[in-house]
Parts: sequence; C-alpha cells; structure tokens
Amino acid sequence: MACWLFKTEPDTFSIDDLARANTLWEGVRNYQARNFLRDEVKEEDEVFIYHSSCSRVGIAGLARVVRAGVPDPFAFDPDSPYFDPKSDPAKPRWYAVELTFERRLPLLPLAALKANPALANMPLVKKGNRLSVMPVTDAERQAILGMTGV
DNA sequence: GCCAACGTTGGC
DNA sequence: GCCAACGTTGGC
Repeated sequence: MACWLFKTEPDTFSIDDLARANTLWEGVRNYQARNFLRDEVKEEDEVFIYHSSCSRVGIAGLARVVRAGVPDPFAFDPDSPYFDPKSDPAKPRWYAVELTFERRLPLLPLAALKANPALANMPLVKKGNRLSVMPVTDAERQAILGMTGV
C-alpha cells in the first residue's frame, strides 16, 4: 500500500469538506501529477491532505483512496472551468481518484516539514515546486506521523 | 498584493 | 526544436 500527498487550497476544498463527504479529486491539470493519478495511485492507498495558499499552510489530515484511475469527467464538461476540448472520452487526457476522509491531524506547518531532515527529498519542501500530487515514501510517512505525536 | 519559479503555448 | 511570452502556482 502506497502513500501520497495531495495539495488543495482550503478556501476551495479543505479537509473539513472532505470530512463531510467523499470527493472525486478532479481538476488536476499537470502531466506529472496526471501520470501518478492515472498509473500509480491505487485503491486503499493513503493520502496526506496538504493545505496550500492560505494562512496556515501545512499537512491537515489523512484520506484514503476508494476509487482509482477515474477519467476526469470535468474535462468533458464545456461548462466546467476544468473543461479540456482536447480530452477525448475514448482516450481521456486527465484522471482523478475518489477519496474518503480518514482523520484530521494537528496541523503540521510547512516550516516544520522543511525543518525535518527526513523530509528533505520531498518535492513539497523544495523551492518553487508546484507538484500537486506526489509520492510519500515509507520513511517520510513515518517521519510525518512521528511529528504529529501520534 | 507581491513576486519568484515553473509549465505551457505558439511563432519562427 | 528553440525560446520568449504568458498564465499559474504558491509562499510570504
């Protein structure tokens, strides 16, 4: 079972929103992230939810994948801001996964994540990185959970 | 709101 | 295939 980190802007969609209902993690429009969603993120995988572009940036909770490799329906909807006319339903360009809420974590601020040497290789803590779906190694997962005191 | 870093687009 | 211009991301 693998582990991932997904970024989200909490003003748009937060861990609290996820706690209310499962969600299809749609709208990812970056090829590196797409490749993970299409090929590597599997059912039962664990996902750290990270809040970006807000007053308290950091890891806010845990989710679990309940459905993997779903063609992103928003890409086919002309009324969606995520519409992509170049995504063909017969050969979808963009993919999503469905998540269910697992639990909140005491917010782990980005500054603390950056200060932990065990996490130094994560794209998350690298300057200028914009990857919104990234793998988390077992060691990184343990380090993150260790920081929560859990 | 600012700005640096990055990915994508499009002209050539 | 190059690269400048542009739009977006995301921390601060």
